[in-house]
Amino acid sequence: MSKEVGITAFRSQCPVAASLDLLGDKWSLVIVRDLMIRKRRYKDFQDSPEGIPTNILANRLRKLEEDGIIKKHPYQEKPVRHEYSLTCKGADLLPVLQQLALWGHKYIPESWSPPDWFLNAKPGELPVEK
Amino acid sequence: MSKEVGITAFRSQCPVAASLDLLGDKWSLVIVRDLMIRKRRYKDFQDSPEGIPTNILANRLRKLEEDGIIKKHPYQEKPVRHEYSLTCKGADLLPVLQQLALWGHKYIPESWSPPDWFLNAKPGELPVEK
DNA sequence: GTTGTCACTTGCTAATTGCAAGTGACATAA
DNA sequence: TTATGTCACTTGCAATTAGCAAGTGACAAC
Repeated sequence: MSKEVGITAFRSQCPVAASLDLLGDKWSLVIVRDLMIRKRRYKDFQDSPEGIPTNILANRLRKLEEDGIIKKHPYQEKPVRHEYSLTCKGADLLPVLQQLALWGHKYIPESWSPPDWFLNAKPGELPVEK
Repeated sequence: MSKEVGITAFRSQCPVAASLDLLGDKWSLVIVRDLMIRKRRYKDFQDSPEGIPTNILANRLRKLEEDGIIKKHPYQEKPVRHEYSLTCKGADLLPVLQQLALWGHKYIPESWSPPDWFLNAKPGELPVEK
């Protein structure tokens, strides 16, 4: 059985639609958010309150890496384990998430207000794998 | 058979995750984009280059209306036909789409550059149903 | 009367999601 | 030494969702 995720065929050349071809699902941007709040390991993502199913998590990490949005690198041998980090491309999603967070906080009554450090952060200040 | 879309159970109180509970799929924000570029009718949405399937379009219009992001109002009787427009809540998604468009244009090579009027627009300037 | 348009709905299949359980490599405890 | 636990997954399978194609009802135009 194959683990391939395949190349994305974009529905159009509209930058909004094309971005959604990469990120338009319920989980990908939640993982990106976790990376922005300094989570790095598989278990950290699993422990987030949204409760991502483990097979979906593995699949999304693979896709995000294929699309160059995140990067994984080993933090130990025996057994080899990886942590994940944002690439520049991934860190540049910060303004998108900031705006989404503002909108959610404004219109979804029970949602938390985004922390100031998050709203004031800039992509360049996020930890990024060079 | 029921046409109900059901109320959304939010996965968490994180404003990012909660926003994605409403908008985290491949089509909803494409419809919102179309409304921002002044499309109003069912056929207009169908004619967009992404080629949304008609049953998905009907379903998303229903959901977006239920969630208070768009509104429909009749433009003729016999037969009654509606056009759709953004609510304030929907128009306030403009910054999200602007940032998504910028990101897409920066990182998806074949994607168009977003028009200046779109990047410079403000939610209050969009046509909104009061 | 025939054809066309518009805004959908219905039926059906294919793909995706998500739950639960299993796996392999190791660390730690009894 | 066996036993239990953790971590990062994979696998199997059922349920949900997506998407294609065709159909429908109300009309307008020819």
